[in-house]
Amino acid sequence: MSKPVPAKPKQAPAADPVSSHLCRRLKQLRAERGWSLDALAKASGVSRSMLSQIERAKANPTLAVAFRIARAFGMTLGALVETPGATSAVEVIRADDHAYHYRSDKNCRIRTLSPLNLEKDVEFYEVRLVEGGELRSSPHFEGTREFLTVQKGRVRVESASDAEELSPGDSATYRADVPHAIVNAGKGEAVVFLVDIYR
Amino acid sequence: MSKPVPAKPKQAPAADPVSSHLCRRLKQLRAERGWSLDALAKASGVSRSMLSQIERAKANPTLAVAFRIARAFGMTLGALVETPGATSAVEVIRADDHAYHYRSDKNCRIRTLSPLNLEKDVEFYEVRLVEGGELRSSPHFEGTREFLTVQKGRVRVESASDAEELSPGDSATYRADVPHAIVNAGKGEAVVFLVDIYR
DNA sequence: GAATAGTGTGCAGGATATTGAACACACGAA
DNA sequence: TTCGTGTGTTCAATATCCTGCACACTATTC
Repeated sequence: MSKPVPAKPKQAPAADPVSSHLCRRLKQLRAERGWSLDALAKASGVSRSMLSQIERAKANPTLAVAFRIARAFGMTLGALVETPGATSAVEVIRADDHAYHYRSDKNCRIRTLSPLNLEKDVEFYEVRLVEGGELRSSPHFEGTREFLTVQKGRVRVESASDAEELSPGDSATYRADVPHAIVNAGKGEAVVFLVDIYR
Repeated sequence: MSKPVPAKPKQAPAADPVSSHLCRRLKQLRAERGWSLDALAKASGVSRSMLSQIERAKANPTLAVAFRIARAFGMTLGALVETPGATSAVEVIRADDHAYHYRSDKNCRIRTLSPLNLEKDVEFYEVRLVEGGELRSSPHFEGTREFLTVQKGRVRVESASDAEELSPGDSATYRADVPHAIVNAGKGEAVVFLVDIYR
């Protein structure tokens, strides 16, 4: 009947902090991979129009849609919507990671397997941990991922709040832009191979 | 060309894996704190009705709504929607996982050590060559580089017209966008770890 | 120039997310 | 009993998400 509720101020479509953040993130990710809206649409199952609107903060995507987009980028929903670097705007550069070919203490011996003066976006290490030894790392650059395979011994890998136990032959991949650690959880020396990828 | 497309499948309200998961999570969190729907509604700014529907997987919440709910619980969106165990931040490939045996013949056994569905710009392999075995590769994409370290045995690496002999512990980096090969040049089995970087 | 393919955007429309109010039920206190 | 209060659910109405199509624009090729 009558419309007693005219005071709806013709609300501007969407201006949530979530959406306005997602918009920049989406643009960035898509630009990084050189994907077109159409390519992302096909990869995610979300229509071009929707993606365009999301990138312009004109729409407030559904959880299902956001999830599909995250999947298309090969990441979790949290990784898509949350700002990993915003909280720690301080850039931590571990000078000794780059300057030393060898880094040895009682617990841990690291050997560089890739030339340090080469590309900055990949590093290859061999890490030897004595019994009870561990290697704890501050967060690397945003987007850094670490690939690991266990050669010998039992190792526990920790990234953020997650932890996994690995035996010889097991491999793991995890984010390295958060505090992470590699711990010798078995008896005797442990040997792992490590690959760091910067983006 | 024309596509009739009348078959709109009258999609059932909501049965996404995301929503069905969120429903249990929400119920659990709310029960843990002893909150009523009304309390959560006041704390989050989302209506009771909506919360009820979400808990019964009858609706597909918007990102903004999901975000407000997460805030009410004092957690991030990722922590709300992701299963701590299932969507773990560490991806593990077990030593006995045969799905990741990239290729096996009499001469050469290759095992993938990085998740296949991840970014395509880095791959991590373990290669085992029997005595006299070799792995010859056609040129990869331009700009691809290969990092290698010898774990066991003696190996000859060939890239373009260059060749180098490596012993255990030796490492090498070379272009992989030209014909290249890894040859077991010693006695017994040879084991190397390989990293391919696309640009 | 015309044709083709690619980019991102602007619609109309059906589907649905979201809300406030009405509803049914259980519990305890008058 | 009859309130009063709290629980969670259901309903009508609105806002908006989401899609398919058409549009404008830019290159590139014929």
